[in-house]
Amino acid sequence: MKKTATEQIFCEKCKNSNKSLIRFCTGNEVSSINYSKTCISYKRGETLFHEGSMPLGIFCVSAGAIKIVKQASGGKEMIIRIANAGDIIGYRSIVMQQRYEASAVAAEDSKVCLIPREEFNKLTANNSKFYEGVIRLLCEDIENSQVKMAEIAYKPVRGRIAEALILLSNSAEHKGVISLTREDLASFVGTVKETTIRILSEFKDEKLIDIDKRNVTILNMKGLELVSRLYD
Amino acid sequence: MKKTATEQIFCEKCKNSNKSLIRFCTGNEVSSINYSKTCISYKRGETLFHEGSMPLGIFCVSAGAIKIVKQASGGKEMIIRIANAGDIIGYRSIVMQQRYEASAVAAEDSKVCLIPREEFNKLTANNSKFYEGVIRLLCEDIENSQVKMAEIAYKPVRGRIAEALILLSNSAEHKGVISLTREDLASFVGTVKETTIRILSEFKDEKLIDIDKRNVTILNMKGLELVSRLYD
DNA sequence: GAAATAAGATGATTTTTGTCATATATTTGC
DNA sequence: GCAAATATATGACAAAAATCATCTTATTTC
Repeated sequence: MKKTATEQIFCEKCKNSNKSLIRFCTGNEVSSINYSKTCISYKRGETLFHEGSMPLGIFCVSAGAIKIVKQASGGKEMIIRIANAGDIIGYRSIVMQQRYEASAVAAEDSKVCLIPREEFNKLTANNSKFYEGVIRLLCEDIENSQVKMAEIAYKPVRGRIAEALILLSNSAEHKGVISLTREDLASFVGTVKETTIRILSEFKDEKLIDIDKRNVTILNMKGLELVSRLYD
Repeated sequence: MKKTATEQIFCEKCKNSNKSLIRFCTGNEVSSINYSKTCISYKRGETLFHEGSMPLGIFCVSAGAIKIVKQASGGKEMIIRIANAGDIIGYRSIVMQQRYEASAVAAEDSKVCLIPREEFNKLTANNSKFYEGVIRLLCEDIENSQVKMAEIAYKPVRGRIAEALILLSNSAEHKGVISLTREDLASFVGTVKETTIRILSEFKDEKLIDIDKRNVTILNMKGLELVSRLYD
């Protein structure tokens, strides 16, 4: 899928720069990134890259939500993580000089900047703070996926969905409004869409959340946290 | 639990050195490691370190098997990975300068070398090949735990146990003989011991494995691989 | 080597979750 | 704005896996 570039977003004007790796870059480095990067818009469902392909660079999410997806058993797919504004994607493959181990797909309409591999490598090679930041992200990924692994193994779906809603509402574009597909939410917590729909209905009946079309809003955060921790 | 040192094992004489990070070290560096490290024996069930404590250094497994364990919901525990001879443990916490996020417990009687934090930091700071090796390990950990996460979510227990047996037999001390507790095997694949025992009995009936006391030997590797992939 | 403890095995049962079918609502593309 | 495609919702049912109970067999420990 060939995508065309949209209007350029300048890193120094991007409101996510202070929380992304860009915060470690000097003015010159930011200029160089601006010069070399490409800004792309993706509609929901469009693919940034496929599992198994060679990485062209790293993607920095400017707006929207990108799901990182792995093919799993029985034709199902697992959403490893969801990247929001300020998050970067694909650094593991660049660091390891390997093919992507997962695919990236827009879970909402999104804007993303693609920083070429060489530019990224220059940064990690010359800017040790930046490099440390990358390594820190790798370590966080380990921790996150190990926690998630343990929870999928031993925490009931109900608790996992409660937890996912809390997590997603924090990083949501419009604070507190989760607009993931039920199927995506299911893949994110490691279950199927029917189960997810049922549990969301329960939560609605229990006045923990409100559902308006696709959008889920948390009404009772404390209550959801309780559900999430019920099984700990 | 205070442990006393056992006889020193010299890295250059350790048959695992060629596959561990030690292979990146110069002669001088190896000497320095030998000088600063402590070799410790652990009986099955003894703890190397606890989740939440500050790391003293990294552990290099010389013999045996160490399980990396995370506390999970419902009082259960999840075995994140099992480290065998040549594997190192605890590098993530050192790199991140953070408390351990998991505990390490001997799954068999084991011999382990503890390399002090400062020694390890010296190596990562001065030896870029070594540092790259550490980062490579971090990346492998990410990939492994993401694959495992997806499998726990969507692959049936039967397939996961088949897969675990294959994996464990490859890295086993005595090639092909798996001597994990049923409960540990359960924690490793994210299920409970009864289910594990039942499935192992099935595998025995199907002549895929042989069971002698605690020890499991694979009789039909192709058959097990088939079971493991049945659900893909 | 006997007693105590831990691990393994197995049946009966319940719970959780997934599957299949089908109806309704919502979004998208023309 | 309407038809087609997607997504949501829900019931009935099946399957997978967990729980609980009990018993046997190993393994430690004194």
